[in-house]
Amino acid sequence: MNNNIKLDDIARKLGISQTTVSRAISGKGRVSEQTRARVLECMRELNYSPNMIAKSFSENRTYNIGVVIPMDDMESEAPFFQNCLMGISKYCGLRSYDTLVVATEKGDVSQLRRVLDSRKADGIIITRPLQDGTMEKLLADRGVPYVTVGQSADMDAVTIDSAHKEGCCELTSYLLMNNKPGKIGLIIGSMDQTVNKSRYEGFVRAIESGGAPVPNKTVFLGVTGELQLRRAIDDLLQRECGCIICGDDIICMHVVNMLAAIGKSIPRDIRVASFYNSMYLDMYSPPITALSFKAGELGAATASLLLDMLEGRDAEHETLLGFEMLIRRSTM
Amino acid sequence: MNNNIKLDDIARKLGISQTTVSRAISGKGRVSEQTRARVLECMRELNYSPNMIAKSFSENRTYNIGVVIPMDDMESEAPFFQNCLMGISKYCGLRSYDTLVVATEKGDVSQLRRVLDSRKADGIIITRPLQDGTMEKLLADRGVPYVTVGQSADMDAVTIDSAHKEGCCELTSYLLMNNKPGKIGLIIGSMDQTVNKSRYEGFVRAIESGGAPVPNKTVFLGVTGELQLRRAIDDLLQRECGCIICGDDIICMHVVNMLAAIGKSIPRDIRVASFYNSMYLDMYSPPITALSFKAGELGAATASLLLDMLEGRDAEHETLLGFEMLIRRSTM
DNA sequence: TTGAAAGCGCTAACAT
DNA sequence: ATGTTAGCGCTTTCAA
Repeated sequence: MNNNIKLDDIARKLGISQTTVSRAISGKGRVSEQTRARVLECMRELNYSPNMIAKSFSENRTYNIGVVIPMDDMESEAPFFQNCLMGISKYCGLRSYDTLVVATEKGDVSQLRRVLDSRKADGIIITRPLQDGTMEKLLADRGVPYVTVGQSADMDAVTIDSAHKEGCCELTSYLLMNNKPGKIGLIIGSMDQTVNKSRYEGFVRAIESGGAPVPNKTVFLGVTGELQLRRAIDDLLQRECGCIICGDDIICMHVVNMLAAIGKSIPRDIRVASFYNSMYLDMYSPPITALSFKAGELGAATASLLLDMLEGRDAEHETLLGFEMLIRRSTM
Repeated sequence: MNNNIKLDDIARKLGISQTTVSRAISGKGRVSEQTRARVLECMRELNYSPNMIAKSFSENRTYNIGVVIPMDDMESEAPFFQNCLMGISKYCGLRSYDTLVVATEKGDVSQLRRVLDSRKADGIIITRPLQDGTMEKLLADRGVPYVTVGQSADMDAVTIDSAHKEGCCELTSYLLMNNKPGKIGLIIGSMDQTVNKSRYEGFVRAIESGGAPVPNKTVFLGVTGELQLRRAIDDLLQRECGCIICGDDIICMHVVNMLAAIGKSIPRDIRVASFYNSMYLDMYSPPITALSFKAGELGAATASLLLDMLEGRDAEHETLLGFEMLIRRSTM
């Protein structure tokens, strides 16, 4: 099929120099229209496609980006990362970049370090920045461009995010306005994740702008694992919450299922909403009110940002993408 | 941090040739113990790590593998691919390979072709082989080693899989033995996917070895989209099935939720089981009986197989991994 | 506008 | 056991 044609083959066939062929194809440097046409013609004919490794070597860049994906218990199956990764990969492909997966367990930087050491990626996307900012430090030290999806501990980091804070604020406000009697409960996962911090901040802002104090008995932060989750829910029920807000889709599914298990009806007995949507939440009966963020588009935008940086354009220090409030029957 | 030390730097510092350094590090060719020690020492001191792009270029291999992941509607959020990919990536990292994502929509080979053209991967994993075998043909034409996760249309393909057929057969048999009155219904997704073929075959084998004819009214193959799914379920309920078997976790979640929506109780009114497990099925009340296959381990095994092939060891033409039957309350 | 030649960092064949 | 050298396919300086 592809007989590994190289520039030199084209040059010989056309009786010109390899340099000219290179220039004709890359568009850098002046080549006569006539020559360029001949080269492009021949290139197609021979089905030439450049050896990217040679190109990489010569240019000292790889046309790869690395994407750090968390691989921890509960989060590892979260649809967000998969959708985000697909968005990234698809977009990169369009610009002839490739996407390297850096699967990372619980803050372990060894795989990232390996990729950096091997110089196999031109830039890095961190899909779930952590509070400690270890990865960011590593990247900054090496001078490797990177973007974090969500707030980073590194104030200099280029970040992009869905408008979690704003969304959470708006959804919380909506729920406050339309609540039935009873307090609002909140369950949020690990506070090591910066996204959970944003969510909490949005929640707080809504509560405070309503003039009320932030409830301390019905707000659970840093809830990880089923056991803790179960305890939190029990607690919220005892305190007669009228509504439970879940930090993300996974937590929400647990909540919905646990409520079903003890015979509580949504929304009759209690309302439920989620700060993050996924197809699963729409499948329930009743479907669950949630903030929708389009992980795939976020991924694409992130990749776009990073590639622009790699290609020398300068990037917004902080980008915010919109959200959508999906008010569904679980809160009606 | 890493000042891009190269072999030559070490060689100069030690007053020996670059070749010797290369040999000392790679272990190929003879080097005196003494020299080797000095080299390794110096290497650590300077924090040397090889420029993999240069190495790739020289050796004409990339130490990358490509992983083709489907990006279609319903499947795109299936936890299987995410878990499988993480398993692959983790294992590859251990052997200093990297994992390139090839996100692919509905049988579109353009991204795969791009990766092959650019010569950026030494081998390919197809995580969801399709009936038409287009990708396999492309790979075979190019002479690029590949492994498919599940049966391939290409009879020569090296394949690895969880024992879907066996598992589905066993689970079906179990359900037949322990069924309450009423027929067994089956809902399976797109028959373009070879894994769904395997599932159906397992089901058929179980039915036939029970001496019964395969039901034709209560078996739905090629069910895609919510509408079709809803119709299938309605139909199964009208025919008074005692049990619904779902081809995978996503279908199953739809089924469970739809049953809840119309007030059917599991398992009292109807039993439900799934040919594929995911954490979500365990969260329901009652938890859903399912076959468990450990996508992460499958991914790791797949990567292991492919890397062995790339390194010249010859591979089993077909590998089968075990399964586990998780009998849960949905069928008790 | 075009070409010759050097160089990117590594491996490997060949020589010593 | 160690060194010399060519070469991988491309980009890029320098010259013409």
